Amino acid sequence: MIELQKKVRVRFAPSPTGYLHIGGLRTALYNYLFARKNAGVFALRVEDTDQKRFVEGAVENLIEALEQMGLTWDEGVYPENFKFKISNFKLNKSVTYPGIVEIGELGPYVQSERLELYKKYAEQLVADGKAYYCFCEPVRLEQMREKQQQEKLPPMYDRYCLANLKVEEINQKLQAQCPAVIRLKVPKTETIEFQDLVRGQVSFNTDNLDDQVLFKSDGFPTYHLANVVDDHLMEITHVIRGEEWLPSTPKHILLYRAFGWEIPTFAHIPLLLNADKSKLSKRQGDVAVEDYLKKGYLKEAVLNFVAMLGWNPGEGSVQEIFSLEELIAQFDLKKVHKAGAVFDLKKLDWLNSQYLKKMSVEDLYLAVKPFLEEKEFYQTWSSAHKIWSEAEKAEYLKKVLTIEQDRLANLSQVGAENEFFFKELAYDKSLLYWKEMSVEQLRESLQKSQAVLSQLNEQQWTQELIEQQLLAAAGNNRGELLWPLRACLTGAQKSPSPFDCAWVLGKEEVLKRISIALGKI
RNA sequence: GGCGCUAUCGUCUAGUGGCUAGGACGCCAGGUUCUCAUCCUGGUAACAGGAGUCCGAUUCUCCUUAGCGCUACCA
Repeated sequence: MIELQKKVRVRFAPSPTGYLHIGGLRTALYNYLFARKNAGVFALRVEDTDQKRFVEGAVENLIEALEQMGLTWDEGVYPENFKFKISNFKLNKSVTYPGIVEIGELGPYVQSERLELYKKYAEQLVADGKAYYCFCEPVRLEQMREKQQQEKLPPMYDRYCLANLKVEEINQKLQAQCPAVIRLKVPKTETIEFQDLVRGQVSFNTDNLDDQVLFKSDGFPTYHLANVVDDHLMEITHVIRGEEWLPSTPKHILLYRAFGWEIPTFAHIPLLLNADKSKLSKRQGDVAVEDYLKKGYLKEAVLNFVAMLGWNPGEGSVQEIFSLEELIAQFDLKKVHKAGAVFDLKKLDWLNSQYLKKMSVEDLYLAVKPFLEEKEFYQTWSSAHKIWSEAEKAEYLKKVLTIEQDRLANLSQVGAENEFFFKELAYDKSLLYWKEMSVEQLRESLQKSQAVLSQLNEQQWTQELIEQQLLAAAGNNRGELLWPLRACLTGAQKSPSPFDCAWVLGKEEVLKRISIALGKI
């Protein structure tokens, strides 16, 4: 008999702690790739069970970042005005988060909206003898742990409430509304084994497992309970998450067993690391996806980069550039690495520049504009050119981009090294001299450029003709002609070629800058 | 401390019981060039250590070491 393959369902379930972490992005991406590759469902769930860590706007932020990165999901939470298409499910407004809607049959997809559910399941566990109430106060727990540490014992709950409380006492305390938590009764000396899709067989002994709190005294579940309950109810088949969850997986398996539920397949993906190999953190650079977008990295490059951190198609592949479609086609969880990967910006820069080079000038212009508009030199230029129409300005900027495209590592660099396109730079006349040339030679050189360039009319003002005419005039002494010209056009030690600069600046401006130079010497 | 995971150039990685251990980024050198960048060519650089299995281990096993993660009424 052929066993029917269950439809693949995965989820990305971040906690709204402020922004989308770059490591979270990779987890989301691997889930997305796995779902798309297997024609499965990718759901987005919000794990907001920690009231203390609530951050205003975090959920909205998270979703927006994911959407900006171009990852789409089929179920769960969405921004109210989401742009991509999803299947036709019922749509509910989130009660907790304004501007957020929930779509799907298995919701709500916000954990704080499922509190009754967790309570029910936790109480069921108590009724079945798989979990128990605990009324211990934090102070006692702390003292207990301290003592255990001093005695070099692993800090674990001593089961005081399980051992000493009678049913009547428990009920009495509950009646009196004493703060209570529900703890999982972890069986002793048992070995929990499971097959991890990236790590192979992993095993833990339950003796090292604490009686995990499942339900907190504030009425919220802990991650462990909420995660297991939701993954089951939402019919998740594959749990793809960060390696930091590996040690708590046996607790989750114990929970599935206690409920009598089918255990999903686990895949714990390697951590993203700082240069010093510690878990990627804010302290050592930007970790928010939005930071990279703000710096002018393209989403395609970030996705490509992050995908290759811990995964590679293997089999001798030398491909470095992958579109999202190619990633989907080639992705395989079995090819995911076990060891953590250092997040190295140098390679991101290179990747980004590769993507930048492939863009059309039109697309580049569109992408660059928001960055440019924040630059002071651009604003000044823009207001100094009020008579220019928007189209004329766009035309000029596209010329600048034509020249800069191959020199860019990210979008925010546009114009940064080439402000002379937007204003005359002050420079010392000594910059104009090519090697050991004399004042006379310099004057001659500039006059020659002046003569050559004034001969060209507006129609002839093309990159090709400018270069051709100038080179013809220069003969074998290119430096003598080109260096002074370039220097006076740019006022800079280094820049694109004088041909390119002249072409962008336009005849009028070029002749103006040449005469300014002549006036200086 | 306990438990767990991991280990190929500086970084991302390919790879195999027998190879000159491959690619990419970076770096260095050369070429193109008026400068810088791009681009092209070349170079530098790695199987953590020790046992065992085997005719033969980077590859399989064990130990050591190192790194990291977890060890909360955080996720």
